[in-house]
Amino acid sequence: MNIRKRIETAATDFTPSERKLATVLLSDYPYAGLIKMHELADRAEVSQPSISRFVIKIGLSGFPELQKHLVSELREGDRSPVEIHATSEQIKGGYLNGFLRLASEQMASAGQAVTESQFEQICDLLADSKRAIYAVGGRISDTIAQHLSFHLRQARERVYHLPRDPEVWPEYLLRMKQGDVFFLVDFRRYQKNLWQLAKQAQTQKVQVVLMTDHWLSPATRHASEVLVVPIETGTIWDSYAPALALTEALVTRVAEKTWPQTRKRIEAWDAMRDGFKERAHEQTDNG
Amino acid sequence: MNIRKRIETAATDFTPSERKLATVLLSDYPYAGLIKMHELADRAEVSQPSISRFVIKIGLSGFPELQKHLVSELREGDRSPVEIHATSEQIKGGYLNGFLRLASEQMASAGQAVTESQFEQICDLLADSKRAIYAVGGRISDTIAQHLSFHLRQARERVYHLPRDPEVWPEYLLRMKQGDVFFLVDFRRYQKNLWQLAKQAQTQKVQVVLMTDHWLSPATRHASEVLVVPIETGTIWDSYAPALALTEALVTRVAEKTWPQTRKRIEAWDAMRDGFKERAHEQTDNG
DNA sequence: GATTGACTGAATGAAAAATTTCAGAAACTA
DNA sequence: TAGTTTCTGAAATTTTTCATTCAGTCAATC
Repeated sequence: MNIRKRIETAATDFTPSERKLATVLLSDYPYAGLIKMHELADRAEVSQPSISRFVIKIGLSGFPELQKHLVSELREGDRSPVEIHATSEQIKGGYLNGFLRLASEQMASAGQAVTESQFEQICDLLADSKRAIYAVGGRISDTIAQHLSFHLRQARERVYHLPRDPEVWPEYLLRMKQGDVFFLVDFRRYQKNLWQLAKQAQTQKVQVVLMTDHWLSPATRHASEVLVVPIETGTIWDSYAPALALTEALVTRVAEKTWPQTRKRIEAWDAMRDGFKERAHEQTDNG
Repeated sequence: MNIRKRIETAATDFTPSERKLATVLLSDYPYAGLIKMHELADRAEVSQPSISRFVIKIGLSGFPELQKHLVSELREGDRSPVEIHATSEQIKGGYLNGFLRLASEQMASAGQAVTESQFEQICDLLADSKRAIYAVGGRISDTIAQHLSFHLRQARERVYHLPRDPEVWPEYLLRMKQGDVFFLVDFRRYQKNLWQLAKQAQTQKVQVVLMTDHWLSPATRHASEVLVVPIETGTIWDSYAPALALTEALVTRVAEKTWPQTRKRIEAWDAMRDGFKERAHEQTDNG
């Protein structure tokens, strides 16, 4: 039995400091365990005795034995953690790993419904500094749109995120000019007000980019580009992880395309934020 | 300079026993060097003093330092394949598919640092209707926390999402009672104000559940449960997709655990929303 | 065949690492 | 609230690991 499994098995009756240890060990497995005991103690913020007790609890004779095991796992497992994960052992591993495996497979297929050229085209739209970008999403999917706005804003100017409240939407509509981009995220249990928004934008000759699921939001008919992502998991709720990944692919590509400007912009941005921070008594805001 | 190179460089003036040592070390590099000195002495059929002399000859201060170097080489060597992988993968199959594939693999391994029992324990906490839930995240990662709040709110009462503005946080802190749950998401470029929040919550005997990356947010020390997820992609920006997937796993599990109540709650919720919708002229809000 | 110089490892000493003890602190229970 | 149990880390102890000394061996040279 490998160390990870031993920890997993014993985890049910860990004390708080043992849980801290497990967290640290697993967070950088197996390297976190290959340091001196006192260093590990510092890192996990527990005492050395707690480590000793921990290793005995997971069925080893002592700390040196733990390291021995970890090294031999390393040597044998020249395979990557992913492969290990994919092979037999983990397949019938609890709820969490089952869920993640499903989500992961689904995500791998998220690129199926989007062609590379379409992807590139959308990136070009988003990277084009002559166009303003407006973004919004549905009740839950707005988090995806927010993610887009956030990162895009680091790469370029004139990125506007529409607030939740539809009352103020007209204000934004009035500002949209021909050639601007309206990025809309709408997954099932589609919102009528969103497609009305798309419709209006389209009549103003705004480029509407829609991210939706394979049942297709009604806004589809008002979109010039449609990104279809799989969201069904077979569980109670859908998974937006593939949608988020696609969004990240977009913003990362845009940032890479425009790297010189993006870099400068981020630096300037950070400098200003640091300025605010000082004035506001160390109220930082990252993450 | 790595160890192998050091050995090669110094090789010209090795004594016979040093050559033996070099042979053994390089024949099973770097693992051969990760055993106790006396074992290595046996394996190479030299004495321990010869090892000491050897280590100094290649420019290190002592045997422990040799091992330290070897471990850090291992760890770095393990990291870079991901990036190499990324670039080589991108070449064939295009940018989008390369990105998604990477994100997908990373996601599959997202469960590696979280034990199933820990996962269950956190689900139990979140499902416990006696405890109120407070959630918040960092500048960008708050979208993850929002996702949690949104879904959790469908399954249970008393889910509160802290607003972005720290000005009003004290209001929430005052409301937190012993046994309540504070769910915090904090990824790198950690925010000081978040861990201060965690600290205060902990002193009020609130259960602090922290989701962070493997560098561990400073809030770790104030958390009773820490969920570590991989976020590094080797690109300009990190990917939060694994974090989102883990979050979805949590909320899905909670909904399943409490399905009868959740079902009723969603139905009642929908009914009320429909009511609003009619009054507000078809202004629906799903997604 | 004696002498020198370079190399080696047994033994020893020093340092560091790991474990155990124990008492105080915290969390539970009645 | 008192009593009990569980958990934790400071300090002491033990064990292990590593470095050094130094005498012996061997090969080369005179």
